[in-house]
Amino acid sequence: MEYKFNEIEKKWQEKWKADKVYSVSNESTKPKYYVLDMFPYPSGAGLHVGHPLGYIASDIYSRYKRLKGFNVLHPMGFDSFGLPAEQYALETGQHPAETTKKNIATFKAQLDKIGFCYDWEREVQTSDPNYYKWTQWIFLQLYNSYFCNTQKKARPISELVKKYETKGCNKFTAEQWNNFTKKEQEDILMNRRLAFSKYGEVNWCEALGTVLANDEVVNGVSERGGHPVEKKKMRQWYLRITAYADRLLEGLETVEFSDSMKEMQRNWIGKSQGAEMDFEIKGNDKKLRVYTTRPDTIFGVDFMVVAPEHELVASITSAHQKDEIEKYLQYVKSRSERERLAEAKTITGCFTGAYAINPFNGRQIPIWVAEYVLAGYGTGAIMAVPCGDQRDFAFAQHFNIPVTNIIGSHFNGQEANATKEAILENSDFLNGLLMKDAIGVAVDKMEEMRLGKRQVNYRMRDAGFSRQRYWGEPFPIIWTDGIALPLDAEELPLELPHVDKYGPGPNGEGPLANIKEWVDLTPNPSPKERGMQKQDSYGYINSTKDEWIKTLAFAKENRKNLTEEEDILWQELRNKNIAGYKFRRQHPIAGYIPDFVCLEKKLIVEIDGDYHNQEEQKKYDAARENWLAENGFSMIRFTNQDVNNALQTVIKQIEETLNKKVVTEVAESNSPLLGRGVGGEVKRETSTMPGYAGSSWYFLRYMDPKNATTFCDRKASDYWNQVDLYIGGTEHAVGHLLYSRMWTKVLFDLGLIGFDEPFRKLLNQGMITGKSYFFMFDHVYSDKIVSYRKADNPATFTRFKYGHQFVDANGRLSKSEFEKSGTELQYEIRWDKDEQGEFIFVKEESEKMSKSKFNVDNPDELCDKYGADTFRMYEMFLGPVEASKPWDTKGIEGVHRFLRKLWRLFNADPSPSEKGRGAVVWVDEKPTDAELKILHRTIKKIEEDTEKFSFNTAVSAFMICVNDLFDAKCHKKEVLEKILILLVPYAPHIAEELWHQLGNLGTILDAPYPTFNPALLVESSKEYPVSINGKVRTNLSLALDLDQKQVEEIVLQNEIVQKWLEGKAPKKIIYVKNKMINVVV
RNA sequence: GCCCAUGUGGCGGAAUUGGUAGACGCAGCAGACUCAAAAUCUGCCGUUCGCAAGGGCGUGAAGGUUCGAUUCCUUUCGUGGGCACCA
Repeated sequence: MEYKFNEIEKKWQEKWKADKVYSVSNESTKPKYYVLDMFPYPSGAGLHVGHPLGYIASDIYSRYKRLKGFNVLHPMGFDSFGLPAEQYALETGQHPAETTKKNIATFKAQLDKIGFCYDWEREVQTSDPNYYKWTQWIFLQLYNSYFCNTQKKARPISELVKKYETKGCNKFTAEQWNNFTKKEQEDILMNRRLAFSKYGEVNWCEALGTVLANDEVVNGVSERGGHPVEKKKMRQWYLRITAYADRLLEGLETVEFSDSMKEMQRNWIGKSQGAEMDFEIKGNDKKLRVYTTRPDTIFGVDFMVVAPEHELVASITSAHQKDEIEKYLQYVKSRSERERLAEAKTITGCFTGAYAINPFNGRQIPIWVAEYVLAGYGTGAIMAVPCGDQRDFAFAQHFNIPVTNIIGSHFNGQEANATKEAILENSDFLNGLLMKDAIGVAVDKMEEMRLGKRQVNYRMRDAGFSRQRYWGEPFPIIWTDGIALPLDAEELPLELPHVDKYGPGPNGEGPLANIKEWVDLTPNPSPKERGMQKQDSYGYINSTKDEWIKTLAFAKENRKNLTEEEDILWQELRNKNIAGYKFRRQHPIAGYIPDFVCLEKKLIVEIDGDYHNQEEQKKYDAARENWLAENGFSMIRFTNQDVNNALQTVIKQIEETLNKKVVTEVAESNSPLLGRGVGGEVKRETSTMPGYAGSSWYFLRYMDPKNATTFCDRKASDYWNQVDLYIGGTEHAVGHLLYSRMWTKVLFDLGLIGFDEPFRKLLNQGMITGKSYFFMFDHVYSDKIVSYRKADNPATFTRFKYGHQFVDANGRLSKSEFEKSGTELQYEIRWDKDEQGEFIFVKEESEKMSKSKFNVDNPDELCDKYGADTFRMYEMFLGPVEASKPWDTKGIEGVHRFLRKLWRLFNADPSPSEKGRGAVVWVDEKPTDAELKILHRTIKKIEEDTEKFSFNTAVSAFMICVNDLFDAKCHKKEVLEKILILLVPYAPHIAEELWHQLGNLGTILDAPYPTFNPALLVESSKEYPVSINGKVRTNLSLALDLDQKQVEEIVLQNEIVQKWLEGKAPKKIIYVKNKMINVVV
């Protein structure tokens, strides 16, 4: 029989699906194991070969753990909110929900083709309201919590309020607190909330009228259109991740992340011990506060630098320097933070004309403004010590500021020396001290003189949490009189309203700001305007909160199931279309849900279907009408026919009734929201949450994905606990990983989950880079393309789209291939010529795979051509999972040949006469010791390699094993069967197929993993390499139980050793048992 | 610029804790089978000197530690990733 991988893989994938073999239960007697992949953003380009690398690795490990008897959770989902879908919507007008849905379907089909063991029942999508309901809910937990500095953990903000009300704090008394206005109280609380709002800077592009992502800003101008971009202050939401800085550092000790990963996170958090110190400013009352980690260098300060945004800049600038400073500030406004820090070569700055005074020696120190100092870090001002800091030194040189040397010969006048080991000079009371010892002495003195104090600082800043975008989670927040009010949990999800236009809103707000009827919740007229008192009840006819919520849920459901006629009429009534009155559809009034209601005029409009003619219904309708009338509501009824045949008449009738009706008592608020407002304008928050919101907690939802009453049942999170193995790329090292660690800690603090680190072990998969190809012009302003030569100006290159399909491994592009590519060029190509025809060389470069770089390869084609099993093993065979590597399909043949060879251990090749039916060659015989040795060597190697994620060497071990079995002509079931089980994680389809060919009935996916028997591999002797002076000259086979002396004797008798000794006596003979022998002459 | 990773044949890579550098595979070369092709099998395959036996050199570069260094240390160069609104 032939190895027909397409049929086999399809057959087993269908069977496994039908049997629900990947379904995972939260109840099991087996030990649990949780393997998680970083879920993908479903891009329009589909899955490329880079994605599956980590997924295959996690799949192998999951299947391996399952064979080893674990209950394995290995889910998959989609991080489906994000900027690309929105940009695509802007370009094409397709709604992000539509494109996202389509992309996810493509991704899933592609993933399934590779044969992953996901339990799709547990799939999550961050853009699904059933999911983001809980993202919003967790946001509310963050909003309603503060970080208690004594307990070092999150506590409900209500506890803080209680404390303020009863005891006050060091800034105000309880009495003062109680007399604050609501707004004043809320502003104080906002400074403590874990999710809070304040003004922050964004990239503002006036021409596009929108806020841009850093990604969209290139060289200070917008990527689209090249318009100028500048900083603008806007109200933004933030997460107080800085409160968790210390715990995020401590937590690193408890998790298995690579050292480099921990290092990156530590650097990101950037904890530093230093001092804050105040300097008097000459001729000014204000003081300049600087932060420094090196107070020992206080006498080496030659100038001060303040950030351009520093609040003192305006007030200290001298009249003489005013114009200069203003020009400079204008320049800085156009610079991105990255540019400001990165371009160390171009030194910019401006003297303010002001001087600070060094309190220890009275020296006057010029104060400069320079972009390399950032407002957000420390105090936004530094004391510059040119002899000890390279950037300060370069600055001093550039502006001819004289440099004071406080470290004697350690400073050479050419470059700064940041040492702490020098003895201080020119430093007054610090003279003669070792710098690292002087740090403490200097701070003590500052504290003693009340000039400054010790201060711990973090480089990390609070995380910006709002985006002026559409395609993200709406904030469950409404604003009234500058106060943010959270929605009730019962009101979630706050669904993202449908929009038709994705452009920015006014004043840089997000697209949601354009939907007036969604944003504006101002009562019409407002309760305040009507002079109404706040009510304790919900709804506008007295009903309990429970009733209200229940009815609201019903109403919401109803809205999705409008009849055709209801929908026709709604299109006419919505958006204050009729006489300027606002209608609501399926809006609850106490227990009743009328079709349409105008609250302002207490008018209900009903469209009746035929069933309203039934007796029972008539009775009910009458009772309802009565009750509503008692509460001031009048009603007009129409039939479906009215709407279908005489819509205009219907509308006219409604309009007349509205205009005629006088309402004595106006209906109360339409939503429980308004009862909580203080009146006036009430608006929804219009920004949405960033991409990392949904991905900060998704690992919890997989544990209990369908739960409608809580984000994840505590029982489920207690059972699955931490993610045991998390696989993903290093590009998420600081962003996603820090955010999800913080969210986990908050949820833990609030007692909602039982662990405070989400990921026990992290494995970083490398990136698969694609090869991009470039044409080269013969010189910079040329339009003639020539063969690539090394060491030419990169400005002379242009990208050859989809080059990887047409260029050979040496970068050679033949004229015929070029014509095949169908590329149209406005350039002339000067072809070279040899015996094989006309050609040029193009430049080859490996880059991150991306649709825009035309270097993407797609896994489907490879699965079709070679099968999923081959594809899986090939991706693993490319190299270590952690390493980045260039993609090249050339080697896939080798892996495919290996699987076919494995197949031929069971089935002979068909001869032509057999028409595809080769003989079965496996036999049920007892294996020899030699054969068992091959098997057990393989068991040991595969198990070890799989455990340590060395999948590439495991694949090679399989190859060696199959080669050895062929050489040994071993076709024995007992051996082959065990090999198949070892192979299940790597190539599940072929393993299952051959398993059944051997006559087994159940699935191989749960077969018992073979146990390694070390007794079979015991050797009594070893072939030792013998080196003379470290160079191997010969090999000697020696028994393992020899001692040093016996070995020396044998070695010295050896002919070759004697030849190299040339009659001299050896100095020393090194014998490392089981390793090697070295003779030193 | 700063932080992290990384550099081994024509190519992907292997090498236990400092102990035979180049496993396994691709490509290439030579051969077997075949009318032929495919498939399969056998041999060669870092570089250099040599008919051979055998030797020199060789893990980005330069230095160091060691009986012995791809592995540890110092310096340096190249490449990839991240740098707070791509996800």
